[in-house]
Amino acid sequence: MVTVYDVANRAGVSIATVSRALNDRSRISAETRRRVIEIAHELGYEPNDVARSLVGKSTQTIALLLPDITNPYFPELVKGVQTITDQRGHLLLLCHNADDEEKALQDLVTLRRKQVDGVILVAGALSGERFAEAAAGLPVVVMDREIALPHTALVAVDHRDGARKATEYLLSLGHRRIAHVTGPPQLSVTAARRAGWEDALRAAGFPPDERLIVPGNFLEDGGWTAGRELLAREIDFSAVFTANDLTAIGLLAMFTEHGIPVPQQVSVVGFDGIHLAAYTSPTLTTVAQPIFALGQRAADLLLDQLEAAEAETAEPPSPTVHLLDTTLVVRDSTARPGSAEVAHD
Amino acid sequence: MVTVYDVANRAGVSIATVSRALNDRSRISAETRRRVIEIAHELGYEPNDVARSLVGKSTQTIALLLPDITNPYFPELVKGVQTITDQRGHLLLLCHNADDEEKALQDLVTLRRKQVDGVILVAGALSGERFAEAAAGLPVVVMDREIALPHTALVAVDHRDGARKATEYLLSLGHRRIAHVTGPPQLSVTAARRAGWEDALRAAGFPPDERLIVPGNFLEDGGWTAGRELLAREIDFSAVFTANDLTAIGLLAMFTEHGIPVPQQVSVVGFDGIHLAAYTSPTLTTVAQPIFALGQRAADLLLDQLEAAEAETAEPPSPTVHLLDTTLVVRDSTARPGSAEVAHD
DNA sequence: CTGAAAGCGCTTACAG
DNA sequence: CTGAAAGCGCTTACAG
Repeated sequence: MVTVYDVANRAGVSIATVSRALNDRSRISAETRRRVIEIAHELGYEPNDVARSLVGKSTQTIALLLPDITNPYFPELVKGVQTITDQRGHLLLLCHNADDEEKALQDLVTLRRKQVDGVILVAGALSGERFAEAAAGLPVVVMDREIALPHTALVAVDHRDGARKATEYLLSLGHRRIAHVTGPPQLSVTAARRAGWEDALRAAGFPPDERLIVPGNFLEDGGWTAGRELLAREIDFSAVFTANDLTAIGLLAMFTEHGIPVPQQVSVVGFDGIHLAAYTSPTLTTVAQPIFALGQRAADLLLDQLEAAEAETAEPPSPTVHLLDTTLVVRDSTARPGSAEVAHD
Repeated sequence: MVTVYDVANRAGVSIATVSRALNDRSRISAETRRRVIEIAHELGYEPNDVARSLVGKSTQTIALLLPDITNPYFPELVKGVQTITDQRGHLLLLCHNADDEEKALQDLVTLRRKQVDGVILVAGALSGERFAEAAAGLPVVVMDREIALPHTALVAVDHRDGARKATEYLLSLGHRRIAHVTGPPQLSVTAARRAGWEDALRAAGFPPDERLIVPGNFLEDGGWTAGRELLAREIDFSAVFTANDLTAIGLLAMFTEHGIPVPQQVSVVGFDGIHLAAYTSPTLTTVAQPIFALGQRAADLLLDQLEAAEAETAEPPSPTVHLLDTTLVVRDSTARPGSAEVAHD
């Protein structure tokens, strides 16, 4: 490995000069810089960033903690984050925690030891107190958590409002018996989306019926099972609002397999707006989150925060809440109840 | 920030002793260790891993370079990799390159400066020579590339063989006019999968018809467009083998929209075996790769290689090729040609 | 078992 | 504009 010493020796200058020539920092003669750079190149010199980090205090690395990259929502989010980190010269560490609080907490201490500059935390199931302790001293941007923690920016979508819009749309179509397949019980977004469904129902004068609520798990198999459960209960329903798109996809598969035509017999609305929702059969009506933009925003906020800290502005930027808008995307999985025509044959 | 000096002062020992107590390295008295550990805990001491890396030569970090996390194949792969890195105490950096060779090359130099211990490279479109130069001195495991580079392990699936199996299955069902939607032209797997399709056709005595080949892009929209193109050509075909599952999903959506029943009028087979393939309508017959296991294997190989290097065994482990098996998963998107019965209504 | 010293590869005041 | 020195926070021979 060739170091600044090698370059300095060969160039007949001090290592300080080499450092200056390479980093464009302080004043240095054009000629010296040129020679140093040339020699560095000749020697195949490559700076050692860990040494640089040790003195410079920054690793130019941030981490993204999320529950499960396998849900198509997250890759899109990761991509949003990554476009920004690439653009602003940072590297991205990825950590999975499968909604396991212990694992997330443990990752946080590992990351701090690694001296990451900051963390984006998709805080599905984390409890506030323990998290606040584990993240102490680490710049953090939280995603999808209802309540922002002290000194922590939050970026999210208004899940409750989105769920309300979905349900209102079904109501506007004439549906009265609207079932809901929930997400995993421990997640805050599960509660928010369910609350939005209830809001719309109540506002329309139809108090939510407990029997229309079926548990899901944000995965296809949960949607499948929920559909079976719904049929087994032998209750009346003409529409289903599922807590996310993957659940809707499982539900659609189950309905197809049981010969229940969507949307003729039952309408289905999802949540998230993953790319795949445009390619199901029928295509899926859903509450679309600006997933990519959420990722970008979170990364930008974190990096802004780091720059502000470095610039030592008077005060650290006050924690802010960034709520992006959802959009109801209407496709072919929804129709007026009891519509007789069959679409695809 | 509290350092070893603070702990040493408070404990009345040298920093060397603190280091020993905390790292369980050489001999140290049980009592001293206990006290040091206790004090470190009291003080809230957390080791600085970048300092440790600077002397220790290892960052306990590896990187995964891939084209596009948004294709569901990759999250599954990432998860496989991550289970191993978690288990073996490494952190994972993620880098996207959108099959852009320049970006990948640039990431490689950034990563080397960062002193990552090694790299897993999904080498879709990278050319051998430039890559070999950029990766010089960096332990690498390559995925999905046909030819292994010197001193580089390769883990992959036999794409050509998998494609052959898919096509042979369609032939065994009685199909004769089997179309193929390809992947992006620059990828080696695109060529391999197409070659497997041709192999099977030739072996069965049906020389591949150029008009049955339609370009795709590994995404849903490419499958959709390819389907339209296929219909526009007004040629005879009773089955389609698509280069990957996402393409098949797009094709399925297109067929559904145009009232073409699958598998009654045309059978469809995908490639990859992503989770979603079990939830399409109809469910998708596909050549399943052991995606999770591929990720695990790649990570294990890389980490084994690093350990071997550290243990300074006589020779570096010779580059090896690890081919995992594909499985043809038969679902509802395939049937004998011209089968009259309609499945779901 | 323990400490003093050197060193990992850099950057950054401090002088000149 | 340039160099000598200190220091970032640790680990690891080398002595004792």
